[in-house]
Amino acid sequence: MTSRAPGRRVRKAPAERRSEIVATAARIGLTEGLECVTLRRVADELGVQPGLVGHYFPAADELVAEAFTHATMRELDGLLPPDSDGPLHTFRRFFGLTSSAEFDDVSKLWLNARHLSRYRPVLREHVMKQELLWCRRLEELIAAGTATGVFACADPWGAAIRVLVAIDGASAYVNTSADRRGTPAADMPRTVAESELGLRRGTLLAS
Amino acid sequence: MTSRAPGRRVRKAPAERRSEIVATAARIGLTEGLECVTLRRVADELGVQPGLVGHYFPAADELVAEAFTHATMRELDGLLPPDSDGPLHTFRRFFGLTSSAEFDDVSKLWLNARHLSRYRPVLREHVMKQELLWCRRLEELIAAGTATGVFACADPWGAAIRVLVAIDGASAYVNTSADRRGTPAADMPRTVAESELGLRRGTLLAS
DNA sequence: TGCTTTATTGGTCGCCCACTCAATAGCATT
DNA sequence: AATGCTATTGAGTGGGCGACCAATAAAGCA
Repeated sequence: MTSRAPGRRVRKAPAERRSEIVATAARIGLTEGLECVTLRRVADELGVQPGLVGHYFPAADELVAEAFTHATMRELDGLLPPDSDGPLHTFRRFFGLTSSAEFDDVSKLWLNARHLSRYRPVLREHVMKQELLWCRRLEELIAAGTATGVFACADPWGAAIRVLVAIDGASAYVNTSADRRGTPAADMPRTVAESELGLRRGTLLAS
Repeated sequence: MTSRAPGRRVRKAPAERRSEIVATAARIGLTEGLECVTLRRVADELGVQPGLVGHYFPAADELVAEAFTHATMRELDGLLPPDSDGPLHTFRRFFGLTSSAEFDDVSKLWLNARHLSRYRPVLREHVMKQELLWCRRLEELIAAGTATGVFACADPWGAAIRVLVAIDGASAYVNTSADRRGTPAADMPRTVAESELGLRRGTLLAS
């Protein structure tokens, strides 16, 4: 990919280089898994020496953690854009996206990160932050819809949690039984949401 | 732990040694994680040379996969014993166990295995088999309860899937937010089950 | 009792990893 | 055009891993 003549140096501003490294690490983590985010692998991708990546991230754990955060923040913004046209439409779009095959990499990333958190404290902190962030964004959406009377929900926070639990549960099978996309498990997140928001069955199906 | 004088050999029947290895690997996988199931680690635990474990498992992947299967089969038998005193009682016991801290290691193991399945085809096959097995056992229980009129469920298979999805979703947080055991997420598996089986709220609470 | 079988040892090899650090060269400043 | 700062190189260390294999000794059999 990004290759240069050996020995050739490209000197960049630290901030730029750093974000370049994080972005690359995030892409690797999302598509190939967080265990592939190594100093060497990222350096290869960028066409630099491993030592350089090590210079910006003296502890590799930090790089993995930032890669995860970078990737999930991007995804969240794509899934629940802050400026949206109405809670109902946003929700439909949300479930359309999360139930499609394009979301598989994101499911894999969360599964990956949640397991890896067992061994990597730094990553664990980042994962917990993102869990909270995703939940809050969902809660806000539910609260907004409830305020305008589109949804009927007495406990937006609890509803957000339960919807996310359903999504996490359904996506737990992404590495083993991803082909069963038509199974009862695939519909569960949406039906849970419809029930939590006081909507008729099928209301949140993509339009 | 299990230590012998260096050089001392204990010769066992192949079948015995093999199952000894699998049992040890399963224990390590359950308590420390499947990535700790290495030829060296298992050999140390048994007080033998790594080469011996390699002799019984020429491919390490096979050992990891068998360790997982061994551990989950044990757990399933403890959770849903074949000879039980009534579907209702069995279900109460099931949720009592799965929502306790003792179940955390099992949650971690499933999370671990599902993620690792991304890279290890042999493990993936074993995980898929166990997913099917757990679901079938749950389905049988639901079907039995429906037959005797204790439960009201039109689709035992779908109900089993949805209950397991709820459990998997709730236990996804085991490595990051395990302390939130009182959260809405913790109750979800049970309430989903009560709803699926046509039971009143709280019916499945441990007695 | 001696012989054969084979379970087990004990080492080697190559691979990939994070981490360290002195030397080097790109860039901005003067 | 010379200088100073520092981003970057390049090589090395040590550790863990799976895989491989000839030599060895324990156990069953003649």
